[in-house]
Amino acid sequence: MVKDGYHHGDLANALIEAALAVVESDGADALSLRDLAASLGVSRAAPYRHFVDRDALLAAVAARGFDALSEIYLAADAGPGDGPARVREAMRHYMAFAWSRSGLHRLMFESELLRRDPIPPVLAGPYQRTYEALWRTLSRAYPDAEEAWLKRRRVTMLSTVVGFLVLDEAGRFTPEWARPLSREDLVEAILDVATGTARP
Amino acid sequence: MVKDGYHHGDLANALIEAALAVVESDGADALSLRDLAASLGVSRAAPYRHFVDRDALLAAVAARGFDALSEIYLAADAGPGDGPARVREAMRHYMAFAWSRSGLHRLMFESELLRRDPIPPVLAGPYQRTYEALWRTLSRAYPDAEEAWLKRRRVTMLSTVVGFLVLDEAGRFTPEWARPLSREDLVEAILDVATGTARP
DNA sequence: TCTCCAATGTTGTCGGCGCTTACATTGCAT
DNA sequence: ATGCAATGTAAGCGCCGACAACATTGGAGA
Repeated sequence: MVKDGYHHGDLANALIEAALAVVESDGADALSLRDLAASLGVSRAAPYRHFVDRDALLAAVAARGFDALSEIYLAADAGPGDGPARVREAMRHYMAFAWSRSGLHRLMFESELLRRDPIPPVLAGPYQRTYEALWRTLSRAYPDAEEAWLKRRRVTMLSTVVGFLVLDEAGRFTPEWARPLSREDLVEAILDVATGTARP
Repeated sequence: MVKDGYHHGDLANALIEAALAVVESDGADALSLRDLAASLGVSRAAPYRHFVDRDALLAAVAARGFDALSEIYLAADAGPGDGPARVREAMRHYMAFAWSRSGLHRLMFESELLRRDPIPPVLAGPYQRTYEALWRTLSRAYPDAEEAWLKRRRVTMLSTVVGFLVLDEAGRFTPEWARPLSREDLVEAILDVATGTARP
């Protein structure tokens, strides 16, 4: 398969990667299939040969996001330290991921994609792998814990971190709002609460 | 001021309220100024006499949301029980608000409106009142606490609750994901963590 | 090697949208 | 009574997602 002037060669992947760049820099709302096609040098109808509609392309982009996140979790799981330290490290890396690719993170966590019934097939696998990786790290960190305790921890941990990221991305944590706490203070406080090591 | 067939009479308010209904039922993305104008029986250019653009109308809608939320916080502050119990009650009512008006909640917390610099003036007042009400409840509940401790608690508390709501609204907490925990178990676990009464 | 088909890309078109400009109507202050 | 500012209308621009009809190509099977 080679670009021959008429057929692009690998338009599907090129579309996903170009869309990924747009989503990361300007957010999913800013994605225009027409602009995308133009930037890749194809006609505006070409994308529809590979994605039934705009949302299908966004779902594929979100899938790449979950791929990246699952690798982050896997890397944290292989890192040094005892179990609880690795959980904390996983959350720290997750926050770094969300900050460095905030448009993508918003697409993954705030879009309607995951609310669909059924969940878009391209998303199901990466999504499941992501949470299996996190679940493994968590359950190994607390091998003696009951399942209910672990599940509770998983929900509260993710809620705390995601909430912090959402509020932060929404511009909520200005310096004057937090003073006298620094940004690092906030991050550590969040990690303390998320991982259950909060000081009262 | 009366509807005379040509002039509407109170188009600005009518637009906000109609938009509020759309946002609550179908989300902010579904709002079309043209549809809105048609449903109110005015021309499609009429809304622009009252709101410079679509975002300005959404900002006004979000402002109504913060008005409603600040009243909820005020009511919780006047409720029975000791301070910490009132904080917990405030968070419980906040969650009920977000669930019953989820489209509005998403607009308030996930839109770009608050990230603007400067924050839209119509939003500034209601937003500030909302967090002043919550801050009062919180600081009265722990009168001996240092400011840094209270600020930390405010950030972690809101993060946990907002994160739970965002993930829930994104369809993340399916029964099989949470099993064996019930929905009420999740809510109580979130309130425990948010208010700092988590059991390990 | 030739042929035909499925995959892929193009052009043309439609309806909907946000927004702007130029014009019409009305109430109110002077 | 009048003139102006506020408010509403009509028409149109450019952009968008999406669809239909047509064009091009590589490769499988004769």
